[in-house]
Amino acid sequence: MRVVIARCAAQYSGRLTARLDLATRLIIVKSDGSVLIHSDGGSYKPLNWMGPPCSLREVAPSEEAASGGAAALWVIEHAKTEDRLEIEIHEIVSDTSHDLGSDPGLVKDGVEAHLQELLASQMAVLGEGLSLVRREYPTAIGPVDILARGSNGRTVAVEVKRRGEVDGVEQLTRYLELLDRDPLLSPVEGVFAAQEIKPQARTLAEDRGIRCVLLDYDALRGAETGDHRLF
Amino acid sequence: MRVVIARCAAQYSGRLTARLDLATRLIIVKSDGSVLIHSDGGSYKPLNWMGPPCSLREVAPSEEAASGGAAALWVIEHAKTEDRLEIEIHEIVSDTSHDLGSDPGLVKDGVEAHLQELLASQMAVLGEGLSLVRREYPTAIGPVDILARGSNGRTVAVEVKRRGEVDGVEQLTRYLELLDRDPLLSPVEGVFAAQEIKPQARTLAEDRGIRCVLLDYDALRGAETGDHRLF
DNA sequence: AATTAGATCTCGACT
DNA sequence: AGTCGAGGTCTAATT
Repeated sequence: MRVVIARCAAQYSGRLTARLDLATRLIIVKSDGSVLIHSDGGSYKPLNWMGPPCSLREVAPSEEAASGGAAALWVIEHAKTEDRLEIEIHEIVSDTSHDLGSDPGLVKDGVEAHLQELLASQMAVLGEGLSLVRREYPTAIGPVDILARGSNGRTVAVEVKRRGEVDGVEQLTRYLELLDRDPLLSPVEGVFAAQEIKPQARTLAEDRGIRCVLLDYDALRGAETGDHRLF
Repeated sequence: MRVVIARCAAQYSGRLTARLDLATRLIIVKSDGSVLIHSDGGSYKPLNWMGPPCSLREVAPSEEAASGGAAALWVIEHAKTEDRLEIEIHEIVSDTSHDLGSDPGLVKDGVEAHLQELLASQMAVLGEGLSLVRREYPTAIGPVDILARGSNGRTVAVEVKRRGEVDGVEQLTRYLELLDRDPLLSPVEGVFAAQEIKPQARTLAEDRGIRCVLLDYDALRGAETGDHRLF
């Protein structure tokens, strides 16, 4: 990885054309050739970039650019598309390279799939007397996250989301309409379970007779591992 | 902006929990306090990060961490949410700071809106004898980019895209179906105009009797400004 | 402030 | 390899 601090200007053309006027910025050249241009602010998105696979070559700047103060021109071209990034280097403040080796990568926890797993083994959270029929219950329009049966014999379809928004309610509604046509399942109740439920989504769900369940991920995980300590 | 190369491990908790095992990485601390952890690969998204507003404080590592080789612990907390990022610094390879000053930011050009403007004043590009009815012609399912009338009296609906793909053709098709039901407009012809049209999209469009027009942005802009020089 | 739609989206899973 | 859905989405425009 090459890390450069430089006064530079840049031009991108590809899916759009964009321009960066002269300023001091951080330029990162990764070992796969990809390039990131960062300013000292904003969020994690670079001002401009080129993703792999791509190649970087340094060429002499045009006479016009040189008379404007450019010392070098970096041309980065994507290997498969027409994307092209040109960086006019005016002054290099710092230029270092480091061998980082390979990275073990990010290990995630707490995704929707995990919520689903936890819920499947703690069905009581979704309602008293519920028993699991199966997870990812297949239907013609896609799998229902959790299908359960209540003590009253009724079928219960559960949609699990990290953040519950209206489109999740719409999705569950479509499943309910479909499942309710199956005489072996009908009548089917709906449960919308999420760590966070937007007011609009809650209103829509309740208006359609769908019960909302707010999930506490830490509590679910704590119950799972039997680990109730606070930390 | 502080640029650090360090052997580190990290842990994030917030909307999810995630872990980075020990490896050498690039850590960027921006002047607004935000932090990015990059590996030497992938694209512009960091392995882990914290966006502003947030604060970084360096504390002594726990005894356990220290015995594992940690030299320092950076705790980054978001000012408004519960997001929290902890970086265990094991070995600092490089640590430099630079004052980048403010950045003029990215200037975009060639957006769909601009193409639409240019086309609206150069309707001949879309077909002979066309005259503009209006841009962003409203319908129940969304605005049609350009509505025009041909010399033969027929209505023409134009969908403008930078890159023409199948979903753009589908979108135009829906507009055409809707507009064609209006006796004041029917029959309605479709034109799919884009700087680049994918083969799949072209095939689908032509199969539906939709004419495809490949746009030359530079030519459109040149004609607009009356500036025809090559450069 | 809150909501919506677009993104040079990225990223992973699945077909 | 393409397609689909989710994202710690982010970002800007609009209400």
